[in-house]
Amino acid sequence: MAVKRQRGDADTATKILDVAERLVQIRGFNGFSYADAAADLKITNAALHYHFASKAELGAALIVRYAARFADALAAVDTRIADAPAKLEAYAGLYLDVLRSRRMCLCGMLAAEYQTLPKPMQAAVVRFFDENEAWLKCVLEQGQAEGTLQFMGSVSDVARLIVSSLEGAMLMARPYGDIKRFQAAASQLLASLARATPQAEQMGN
Amino acid sequence: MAVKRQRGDADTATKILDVAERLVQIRGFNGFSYADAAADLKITNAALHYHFASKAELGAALIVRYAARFADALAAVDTRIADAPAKLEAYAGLYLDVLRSRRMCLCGMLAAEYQTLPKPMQAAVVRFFDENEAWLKCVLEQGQAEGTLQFMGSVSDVARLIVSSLEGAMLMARPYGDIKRFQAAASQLLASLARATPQAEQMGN
DNA sequence: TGCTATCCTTACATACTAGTAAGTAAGAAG
DNA sequence: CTTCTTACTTACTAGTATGTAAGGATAGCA
Repeated sequence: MAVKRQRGDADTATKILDVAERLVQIRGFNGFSYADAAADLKITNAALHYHFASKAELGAALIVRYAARFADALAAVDTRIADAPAKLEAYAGLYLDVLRSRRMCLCGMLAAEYQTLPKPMQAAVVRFFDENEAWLKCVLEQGQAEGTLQFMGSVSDVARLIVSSLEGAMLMARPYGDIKRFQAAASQLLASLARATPQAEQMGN
Repeated sequence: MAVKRQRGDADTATKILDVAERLVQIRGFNGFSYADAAADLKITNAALHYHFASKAELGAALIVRYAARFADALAAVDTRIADAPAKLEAYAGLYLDVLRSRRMCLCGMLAAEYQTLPKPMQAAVVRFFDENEAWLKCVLEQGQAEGTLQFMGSVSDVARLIVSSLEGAMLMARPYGDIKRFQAAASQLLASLARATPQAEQMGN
């Protein structure tokens, strides 16, 4: 209840997670060190170890927090938006927000480095994607029932295609430093699912 | 003309590139060291430096060779296959071959690590993707002219969506150790472009 | 005032990183 | 038969990685 921690106000552990998260999203888990994060926070290397005993532990905490925040955002989308196609747009919007801060999706980055990650981190990364897929499956089923979404493959396959394509679009947008690349890919992808006017959208000869 | 190099037959430099390529595709550029590659080849660390003065130089050589091999494969597709949709399938097949050897696309991996790469490697990665995009644009224009492919956005945007989605599908398939995830994504993506029988493919209500 | 817990520092240990310096065995070239 | 070149090795350096041990500062509380 009472206010604690007058030293570094916002809770050092939280600030460590914030800095480490940014570093991993930009440079990768193998591309950052305790020293980088410590220098950024102007504390010592050893202080990091006080809060997170090992890099593996810090990494796991990073994914847990990221996944929880993402789950909250998805729950907020469900509350705020009823329409299935609009939910998918909001989903892509979450990715866009990450990209706007010049970062890669934390778990997309970790997916690339997957083979070098400690086991608990590997498991947490897969869990993140499973949760995304589960949420998308609900939206796709809803859209199919409402008739606002149309697609050929199974709900599972389409959900996976959405995650894959958005992660891939983020991956590609960053070397080009071009958010429009992501936006173009996302809008094409969503357009191929949301078929409000099946006749009007095809411009082919 | 005459046979050279009786010491290590297949040319040590080539063998170094082979090993380093595999390591980067599996563990990333920041996830492997000279020592890893040297141990694998049973030569010393210093022998690597004899052939490739710096890690940056080795990395750049890796991309150049990978891009050249990819370009050759694309030229072979052009020679072997006339039909635009079949060309796209062959294109996805190249990705599938990489994934089958439990590797990520070299440049897809490097795209994730992009911010930490030396400048010459960054430039080479972007060049690789530009070449892919250029080849895909040709195929898409051909398919559009022939009427074998149909799509909404610009040829450029669709080419980029294909690269993004396939790279993303590779990225996601590896944590799950599941090639079928890639195959499902690729076939959905290509099906949405190849509209031979516009009526028959929609199963929606 | 002294006890205790929290949060941190200094100082260090150990291992690995890329990279270098110097020297050598063996074949090619003159 | 000498000289040069190729392809290494051994031995090393400076710097960085993660991680640890011990102790100090500060705050709240009895």
